Amino acid sequence: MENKIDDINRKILRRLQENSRESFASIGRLVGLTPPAVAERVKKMEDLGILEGYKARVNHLKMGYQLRAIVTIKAFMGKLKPFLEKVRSMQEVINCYRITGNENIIMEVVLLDQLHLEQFIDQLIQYGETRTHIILSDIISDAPIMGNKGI
Amino acid sequence: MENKIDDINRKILRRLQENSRESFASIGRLVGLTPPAVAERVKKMEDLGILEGYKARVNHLKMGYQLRAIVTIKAFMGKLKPFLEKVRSMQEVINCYRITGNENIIMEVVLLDQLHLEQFIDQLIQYGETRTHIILSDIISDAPIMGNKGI
DNA sequence: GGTGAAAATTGGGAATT
DNA sequence: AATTCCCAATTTTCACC
Repeated sequence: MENKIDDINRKILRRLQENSRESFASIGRLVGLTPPAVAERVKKMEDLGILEGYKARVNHLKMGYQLRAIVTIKAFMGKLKPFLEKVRSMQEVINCYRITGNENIIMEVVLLDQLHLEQFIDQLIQYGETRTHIILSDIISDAPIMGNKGI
Repeated sequence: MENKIDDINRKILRRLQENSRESFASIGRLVGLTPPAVAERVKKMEDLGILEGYKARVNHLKMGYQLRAIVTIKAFMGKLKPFLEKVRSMQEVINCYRITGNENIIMEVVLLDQLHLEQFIDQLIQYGETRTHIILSDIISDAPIMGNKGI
């Protein structure tokens, strides 16, 4: 019941991770399948939860966000739960994880400018001790997750 | 020459960030435009670099990766450049940023198991001092970047 | 795998600025 | 004149059986 991921599905997943708007027909040509056959495989991988969604990447600078930052929080006693509720309403937060270690939370945020960053951090001090790292550049962005072999 | 992002484009960007496979026809119905008009706006936003790409999200667990981690590196003198070259070939690394602060690099990695994590970290010790946080859960994943108003 | 429905694309033309 | 949109026709893709 384990591996529905054969070489063909790996190629399909690779293509969709690189360009999720590629048509099933185009993918089919590459893997030697008809469009309906590709569609069926994709549907099955969606149902199995292997494929979780399809997202457009938007440039933060072009949207007016001049800064990105990584912010960690070491939550005060009893303040983690309230933070987890609050953070869902914060539009600046693009990604947020619970993590192990000295800090409890790490998140990636987009900010209009330095003043916005300051205001954002001020919102957080009630929940815990924060640490901020400005993102200088991207080295790797959303690299595709491959199966055990990098086909 | 600045803002090509009116309310209609904001809605288009929102929809594509939520589901990048949504058809132009479907989006058009929502914003009151014909499919070619939507296609034209999307094409223009691609050309302007506002839309950077379309990616499928894949579940790491279903792909056999039992662990995710955040790893930071405080690079040794002269070891940052070699690391930046090396990291591009590391399939475990999904995201990697240059950052300000005590650490130079932060990255998100997927790992098959604990042994794999150990081997991965061992590869890094030659480049700098590492710190590892296991990801326990997702609070927010790839939230859409909105324009200045959250339309 | 094959067939009808839906969507994408292309070209041309009209309206707004 | 430039931009943006619509319309219509062709091609491609999708979805059901």
